[in-house]
Amino acid sequence: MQRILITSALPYINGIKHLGNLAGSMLPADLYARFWRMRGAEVLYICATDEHGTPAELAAADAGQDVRAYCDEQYEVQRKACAGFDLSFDYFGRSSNAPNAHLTQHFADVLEDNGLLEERVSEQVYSIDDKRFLPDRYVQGTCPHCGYEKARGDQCDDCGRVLDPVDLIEPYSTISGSKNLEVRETRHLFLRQSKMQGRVREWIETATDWPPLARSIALKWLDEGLQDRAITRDLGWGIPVLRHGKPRPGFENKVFYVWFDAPIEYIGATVERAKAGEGDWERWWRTDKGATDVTYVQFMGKDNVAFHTVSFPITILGSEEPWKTVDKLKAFNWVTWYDGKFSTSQKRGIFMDQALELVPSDMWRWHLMANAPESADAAFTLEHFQSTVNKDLADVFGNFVNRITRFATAKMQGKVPEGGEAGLLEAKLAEELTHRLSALTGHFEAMDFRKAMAETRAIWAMGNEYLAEAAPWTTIKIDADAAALSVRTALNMVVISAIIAQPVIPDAAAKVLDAMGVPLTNRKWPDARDTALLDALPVGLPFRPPDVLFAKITDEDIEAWGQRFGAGK
RNA sequence: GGCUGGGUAGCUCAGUUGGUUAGAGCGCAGGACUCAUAAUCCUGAGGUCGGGAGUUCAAAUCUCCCCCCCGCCA
Repeated sequence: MQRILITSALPYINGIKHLGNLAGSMLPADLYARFWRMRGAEVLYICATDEHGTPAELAAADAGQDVRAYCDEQYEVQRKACAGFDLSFDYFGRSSNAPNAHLTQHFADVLEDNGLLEERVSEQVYSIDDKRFLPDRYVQGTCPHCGYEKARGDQCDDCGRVLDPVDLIEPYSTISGSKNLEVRETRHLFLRQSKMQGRVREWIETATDWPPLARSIALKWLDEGLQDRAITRDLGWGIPVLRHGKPRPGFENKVFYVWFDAPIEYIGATVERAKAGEGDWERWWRTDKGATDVTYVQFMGKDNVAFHTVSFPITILGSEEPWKTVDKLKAFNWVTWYDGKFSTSQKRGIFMDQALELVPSDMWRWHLMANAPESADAAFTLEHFQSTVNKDLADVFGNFVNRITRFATAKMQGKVPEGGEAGLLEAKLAEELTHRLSALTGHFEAMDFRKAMAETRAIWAMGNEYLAEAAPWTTIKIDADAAALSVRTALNMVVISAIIAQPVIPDAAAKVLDAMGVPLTNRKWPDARDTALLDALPVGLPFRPPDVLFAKITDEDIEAWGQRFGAGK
């Protein structure tokens, strides 16, 4: 049996994610996981919240909460929103849980054993009033180059130049506004990435399944030369820095930096799952414990490619231990919102919890995947959303299910009718179905989501096209067998349409399959070569028309949502 | 400034190794049907493929220059 390990980039804990985040990693990963489960593969889809770092601490302080309590609460909020979107994680973990701490400390130990860690002293800005070191971007001041007064310590937003916080004129803390700052020496652990240069390049050259973009980003990093980076920070919130299980002298008030521990949580979450009694983790992650036949696929936004192709592999490969590394990866661009970006910090756009208040998750899932930001940024507008949902889901798919099930209920006693023999029309339908199913399967395998959705829709449309030609409402008056054949064939098309729709619109698909009396065991991904697909329903099987699957989105809805979410501003 | 990616019908996007009249969905126009959520089905109009130069018998597709947009890096 095929075994597929899937991870999607970890959502950061400070606030619920917007539709762009969803469309760029978690949602496509979910479709991919569902597709492979339907094909009978053993799938493990892992995700988790990324909880460490300064932004989490500050967000907690803003909310007047202890950071742990804040994360507990936000984890629950994100977990619920993901559940609301039917994201079928096999486990949704937390980077602040114990397994990740143990693994992170373990990796640091073995990296040090392998000569890849080094203590170095560096200078950093310390805020006396805040009683803490300030990360570069939390120091602001006047840019020495252009005089812009709100230049951040890492970069000036006005002239774009890269800065060192100590160069700023009249620097102040963005946390408290205090100007009572000084430069202090601090000791940190540095990961000697430069020593891994050759090893990583060698590994990347064997990665033939990556998209060209991912390869070129990774190779560019290597061409420019890997910098050694600090993997610890002067913070209270994070994973304690240990050496062989004991506090490391001089690091009692320091923790591992979030970029080091976050990707390790992919493994950590799998361990959490194992501790919850849901299966072994080593057979997914350790090639010496059975993971050699696992295909590991990662989903992420484009900004995360370098971390997944270079930084994290350095940790993994540098350990010299037999860990599973990524086989395939899929990167996405951004979803834009009325000539700007969706933005968590600026609260621009629609967020996952709000989206679910408006319409069912299936509608968002369909729209976001049918217009996935694959080749370039994709514009999201409410008008476009209304159009794809109403046309594709309500008219093409929903109405097809409705029209034939209602007709069959009225004229054929709500049972799959007997009579008639497949003719030219059915042969033509079967031929096109074979062709389209095979294309659809190929698109899912290739992770071409837009194309997969277009093909899904084309298969839905086939049902309508067939009905228009077969016209059972006409033939029923003169040829009962012909009408029975047409209805039976169309009802089978309903079932096929719903089966292939399961990865993207699981709720609606299940409603249809339930209404049609299709048992769970018969909802697997169809084989394009299966010639019995159009006559699979047993004659005489009773069914009932499902309730209207998709209520249309009205112009008034769009108007109201546009006002609420500031569309066009 | 350097590097990806993108700039194709009114809109959102496909266009494999250069090769017959550049495609799809939406929107628009006309027609058909009346089982259905005024849904569906058929037909049609609509593009000098960002601009310029070049290579070639032939370029949206290759080369060079330029102009925009997103992102990453410095």
